[in-house]
Amino acid sequence: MRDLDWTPDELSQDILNWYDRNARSMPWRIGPKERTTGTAPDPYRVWMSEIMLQQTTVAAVVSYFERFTRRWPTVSALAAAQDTDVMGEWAGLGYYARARNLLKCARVIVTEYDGVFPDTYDELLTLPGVGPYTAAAVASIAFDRPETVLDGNVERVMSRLHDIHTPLPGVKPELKRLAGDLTPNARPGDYAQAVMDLGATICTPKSPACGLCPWRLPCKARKTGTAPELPRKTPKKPKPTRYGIVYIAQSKSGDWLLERRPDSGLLGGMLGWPGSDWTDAPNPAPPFAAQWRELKAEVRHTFTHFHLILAVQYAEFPADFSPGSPYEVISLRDFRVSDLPTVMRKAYDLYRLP
DNA sequence: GATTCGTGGAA
DNA sequence: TTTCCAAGAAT
Repeated sequence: MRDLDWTPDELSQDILNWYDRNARSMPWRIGPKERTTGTAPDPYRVWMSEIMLQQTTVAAVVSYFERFTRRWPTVSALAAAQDTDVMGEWAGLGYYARARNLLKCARVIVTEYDGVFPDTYDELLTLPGVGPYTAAAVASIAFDRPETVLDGNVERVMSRLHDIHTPLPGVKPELKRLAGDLTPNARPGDYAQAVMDLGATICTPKSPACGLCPWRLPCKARKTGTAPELPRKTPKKPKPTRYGIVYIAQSKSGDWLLERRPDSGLLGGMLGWPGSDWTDAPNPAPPFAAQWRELKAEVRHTFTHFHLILAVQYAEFPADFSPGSPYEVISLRDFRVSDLPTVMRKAYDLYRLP
């Protein structure tokens, strides 16, 4: 690197040595022994983990990854799954378009690729739910190709290593170029994971542990003392508050009345309670006429771009009441609260545990 | 390029 | 309590 007094080879070697001593164990990773013997991890598991890890912490992903791979051990098994089963298993992890694309992608792999994942960046990039980051991650980690991953960790590490003050997201192409200059031809997958591990454990957003960093000597932001304030980002808009009403109805025999949300948009494809729109002044929309009663407590929930306050109303519905789509009557035996997205589970908890 | 799309943990 | 933000992709 012209600005660093270290060669790319020296830098990548330093962090690979650090990784060999400090790699965290994760269910989708292979052990240190098979790593050095050239054994590659299962592309299906690498792909699954990378989809789940999009904007999601390792701690949140682990149990979901275990459940998914136990229930659907191969891409063929996943491709044959029911849509509603996959959505229910994803419930609580968020960003539900990922689950819809996960299933879509598995079916493309089976029908278009004979059940075998493609091994190039360009082919991976065409798959549903696979963008520039995930294509590079799968190509490097599962197929040993020298592609460059650029996620939030790499952005932070590169902006500090080179002391870049230009704000994101505009500076992304330059960070990608700088990251690419460091990507080695040998063990590119381990290198990618090493930089991300470094960002997650040492080069953290707040109070980075520079004293423990394998790049503490070359790092320019550490010299200047600007590391904790990098990377700079363009300011984000404040979140408005919206309001809504949900209707919880149960028959005498215990059947619940739920609603399957449309495939696109917020919580797309997920099961939930019937309800109003979520606006400044919501329009009441009870699923049937009854003496609806209201809980004293409200649901408070924050999505990516707005706060939500939900009033919870409840009533009994007749056993012979059988509404059509999008409503679904689910028996007490078949109902799993874990199939609901978190905001809907909060409403259930308020109703069920007063 | 700007928006939309979840959730939970940490400071 | 509020803000930040985490191994981003689709539109």
